[in-house]
Amino acid sequence: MDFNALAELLFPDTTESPEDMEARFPERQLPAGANVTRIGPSPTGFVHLGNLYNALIGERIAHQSNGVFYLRIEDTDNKREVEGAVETVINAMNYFGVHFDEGAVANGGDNGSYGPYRQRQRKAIYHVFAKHLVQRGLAYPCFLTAEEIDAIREQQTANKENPGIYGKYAKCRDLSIDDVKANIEAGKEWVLRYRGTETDEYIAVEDAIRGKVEMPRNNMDFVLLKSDGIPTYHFAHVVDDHLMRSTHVIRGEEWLSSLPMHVELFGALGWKQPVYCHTATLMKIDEETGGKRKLSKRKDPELALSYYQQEGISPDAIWEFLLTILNSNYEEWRLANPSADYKDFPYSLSKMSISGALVDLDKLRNISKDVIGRMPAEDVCAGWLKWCEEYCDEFAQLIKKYPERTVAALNVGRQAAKPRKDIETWKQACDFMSFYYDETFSIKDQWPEEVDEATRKLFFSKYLESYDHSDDSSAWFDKVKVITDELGFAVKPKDFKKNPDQYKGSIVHITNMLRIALTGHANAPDIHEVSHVLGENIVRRRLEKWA
RNA sequence: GGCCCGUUGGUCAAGCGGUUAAGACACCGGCCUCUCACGCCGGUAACACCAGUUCGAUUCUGGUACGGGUCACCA
Repeated sequence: MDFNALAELLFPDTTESPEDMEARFPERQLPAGANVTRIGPSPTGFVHLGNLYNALIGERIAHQSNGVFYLRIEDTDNKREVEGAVETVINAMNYFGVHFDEGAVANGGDNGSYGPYRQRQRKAIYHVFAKHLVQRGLAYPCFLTAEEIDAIREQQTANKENPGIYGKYAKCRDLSIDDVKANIEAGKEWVLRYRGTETDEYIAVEDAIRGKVEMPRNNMDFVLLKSDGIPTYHFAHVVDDHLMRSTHVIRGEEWLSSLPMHVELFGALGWKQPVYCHTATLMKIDEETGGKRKLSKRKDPELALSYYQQEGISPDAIWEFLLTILNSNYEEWRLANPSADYKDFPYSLSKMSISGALVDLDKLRNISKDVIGRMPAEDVCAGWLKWCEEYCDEFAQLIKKYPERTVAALNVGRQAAKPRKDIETWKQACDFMSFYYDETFSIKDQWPEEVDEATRKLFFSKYLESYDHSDDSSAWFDKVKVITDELGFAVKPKDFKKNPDQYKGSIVHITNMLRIALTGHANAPDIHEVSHVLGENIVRRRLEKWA
């Protein structure tokens, strides 16, 4: 068999050599120890938590080592492509603070010298290596139709053999060059297959997350180029990560089972394998079965990154949440370094969990609460406003109309040694903050039943009569105590608890009533502080209607 | 079914032959207190199972069970 003639027949337009490619994409000049990583999303228009999870690892591994983190668009399946999907990926990553040093950019362009960064634009590059493999007898054209492959699979299933094209089932392996020529002239479509070896050898790969992984060596004649000349993931991965000089390949564990094909190709092409890092799959509890299962984009809205954006969970909270899943010592580190930037955390691949983590929304909320609790009021205001501008125009307007009051309100209890943690998400902030604005204020809770209507009226008139906006906290509370006593309520809640018959109620009921009139809720921050955020006019107006 | 990966409390997880088996979230008490939140103190709760190696197994080996992944001209 004349492999050179076959290669010319298959790739007449490919004139460059592998050496040309090596020269065009030379090894990167980077400091020792610098890592090069990437994410390779396919442009389906759907970015999910798993994408971000892997992106975070890649970003940390690269930037922690002063290396390069790039974006490569894996668009080899044109059936799945959605218009504008590349922009969606870039925007989502940008929103969550993941920045690329090079790679595809919006509007079809590239940034960096190892491009193009969209696989379909790299067709000619793949063909150089495809031709090279044909010349060496390691790849061949296959004319099997989908129907023929189905029939082979059925036969294999019936015989309890492994499915696939290999060994005696690889019917096009030894076609003569005349057969190939005739088939092509007859207009038959072909794919390029790798020529697998029948073997019972095992391969071992040192995975940076899992340690040593052993698998049977590849024996399949898997597809390198599809009938449109575009490579499959397997071929594209090997060529790209070699030429783009990736040092680490971070991807989900669903790729583990195709690792033998990749190892085979790296070997056949004589290239050094990158360090593989196969991450655990994010899981959730299936409501129907009660079991753990992989997050699915159809069933689980919380898988889509857009869910977190809509809920108003801040990017920092997502980072911290993912970091706690990624490295179990993160929480400990955070406790020891409460004010440090999370990017200062020394992230380590070897500390990664191997088993699939359940996405725990409770935990996320708790982290979010802490993250917002640590922020200065100005930052909280800015973050909230930014979210509102996209998802809640009413509050965006209010924040802009009352900037000082908003910051003051957000500062209630914030500067204390143990700051309040009232806000979990930007969405919930709209609810929590609504009483600070007349436009959104309303009474939500019921008056305490210990106070009858007449007493209530009496209380508010007495309160307003003695109210002095300039009173400090203790002077203010002393006045409340006096009125409480006059109305026959216990000034100390414990007294009422001990002798419930001697009082109509306790100061708790009185202050609750006041709190409801002022904020609409029985539960709210400190009345004195809130009053000062609202200002005397609003306070009086809200109380006068009940006096 | 073949191949591969995994299995410590409800969840995330420390642990790497001898521990009273950490910690965080959630939950339940209590304290603080004008409510709530915060904070503090305390509590419930776990090494899937069976063999083997060993003076001794959560930790090592084998098997079983269960869970997950993958077996495309999808990534």
